[in-house]
This record gives sequence, structure tokens and C-alpha cells, in this order.
Amino acid sequence: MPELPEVETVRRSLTEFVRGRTVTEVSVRDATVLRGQKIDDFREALLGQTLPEPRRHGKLMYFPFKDRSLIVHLGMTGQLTVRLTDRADTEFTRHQKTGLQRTLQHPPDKHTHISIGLDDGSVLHYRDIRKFGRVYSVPESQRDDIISRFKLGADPLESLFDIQYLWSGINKRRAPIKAVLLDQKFIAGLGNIYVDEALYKAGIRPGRGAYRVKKRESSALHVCIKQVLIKGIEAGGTTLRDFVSGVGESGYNQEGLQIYGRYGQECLGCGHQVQRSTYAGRTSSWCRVCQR
DNA sequence: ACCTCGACCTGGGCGC
DNA sequence: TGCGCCCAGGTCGAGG
Repeated sequence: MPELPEVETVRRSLTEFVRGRTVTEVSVRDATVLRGQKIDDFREALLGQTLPEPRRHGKLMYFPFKDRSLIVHLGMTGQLTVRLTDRADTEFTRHQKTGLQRTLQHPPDKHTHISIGLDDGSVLHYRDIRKFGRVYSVPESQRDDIISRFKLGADPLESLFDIQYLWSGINKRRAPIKAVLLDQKFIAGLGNIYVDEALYKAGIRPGRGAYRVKKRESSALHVCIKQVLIKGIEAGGTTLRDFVSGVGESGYNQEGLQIYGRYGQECLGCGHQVQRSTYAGRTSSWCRVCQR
């Protein structure tokens, strides 16, 4: 689920409902995603805080308070949604692009690990089936502090990620280009889906050693990475199974995927059978004709 | 320093 | 209907 476009979708959809709201209640049902933080400390740190507009760097979303931040990483199946008091628990709303869509607003269930009550009666729910996600309350509030704490590389939609940044980061690495692009310490925000899409669009095989990517190809890849991410955001994210926005809506980028998950099928570009390989432990789909 | 792999979790899909 | 197996978008630490 949540790569950069999905996290950005959650961030945008939550903003209008949480900005300026004050935390009045914090309940933790399962502390797994707190990763060792004491429940009482976590609760005390949040109570009374006023939520600002959430921010994002890569796949990390955070709420910077005055002297600390609430940080949320959705892992593989994390969902951060707001349950509104004036909305029925299940109802249809009009999605910007897809038209009528059922939203997922429901009471806490066995996967809803953390609930943060706000002063207007709404509740921010963190739900995570596989519990690979994490929720932190950290003393830092400056964005640079948070990025360095998690050792994150450049966010591909920010200016630090330019042609030179990409080129200098890949031209000496021996690992497959696929593995290098997945490295969050280098580029923060790409995951399996968008790396496959970007490499296909750029015509580069995922298994090629990063150092064997030519400068020209690197420049093309730089554009393609941004394009597939922006397209993903405009589509409201990719929903393969669990992903929903902050108000429970599915994305529809899955309908526009060109190569991810299409192994065994015909390549949309040339008709040859899409290949499947594993790099850095992740399944990759690629076309031996369209990608070199 | 770089790179790969297993572990962490639960649930869905498929074959039998 | 049930069981076993494989697979899944992420990250971290161990070990080569």
C-alpha cells in the first residue's frame, strides 16, 4: 500500500478535518506499533496538543507540534482515518474522479490499535492489520531533525532530488537499480509499485547494476520517477487491497498501472510476455523488449 | 561500506 | 468446509 502517493493522499484528505483540533483523548488497544514507547508517556505527550496541518517526507507523515511531533509510518497495511460525528458509519460520497464511492468509516475493530479523540468529537483512528507500521511521539519538531532521525534520503518531489542527486547516488552502486531505488536512505518514498512503474517508463531493466545506468538514462529516470508519483497522487493512490485515504476512500491508480504485477500477461507496449524476477527480496515485473 | 536475507504480522487466494 | 502453502505495498538487524 503506502508509498509516497498513498501517504500524500492521506495527508491531504486529513488536513481539513484535523488542522486546529485539540487532542482530548488517547486510547491504545495494542501497543505493538508504539515500538517500545510507554503507553502513558505516549498519551501524556499528545493530550492537549493542537494538531497542525500534517506534513510528509517520503512515506513518513508527521504532525509538528510546538516542541515535539507525532509521527506515523503506515508500514504495509496501516490506515490513518478520521471518523466524523456528522457522517454515517458507512455512506456513499462523491469521489473527485471516480464518482460515487462507499467510504470506510466504522467503529474501532480488532485492528484499530490507536484512537485519538479530538475536541469536536471526531476521532483519528490508526488501524493496521499486519502491524508493520509505527506511531511515535518524538521530542523533535523541526523537519530536519525528523528526517535525520530516520536517516531519510531526498523526497523525490522536493528540489533536493534533482538530476545530479540521482546520478551521483546510482553511478557507483553495484546493486540492481531496483534495489537502489528502494533504498529509503537514498530516495525516500519509492516502494515496489512505483519503482517498477518508473523503470518501465524509463526503459531500464530492474536487474541492471545501478552503475551501468548511463547518464542520459538516469536523467530520463529522474523525470519518470516524478511522473509516476504525481500520477499516483492525482489518482488518489493505488488500492490493491487495504489502502484508503484519510476519509476512507479507495484510490484508483491501480487501474493505470503499466507494469507492476502484470507478470505473465502481455506487455502493454509491445505485446511480449511480461517477466518476473526478484531483486532485494521484492517481486519485479518487467519487459525484456521495452526495458534494456 | 555495501548487499542480501530472514524476521516481523495477518489475511486472502488457490490447490487438494 | 478445511487445511496447507504461497503471496502481499515496508523496514530493520544480522551476517557475508
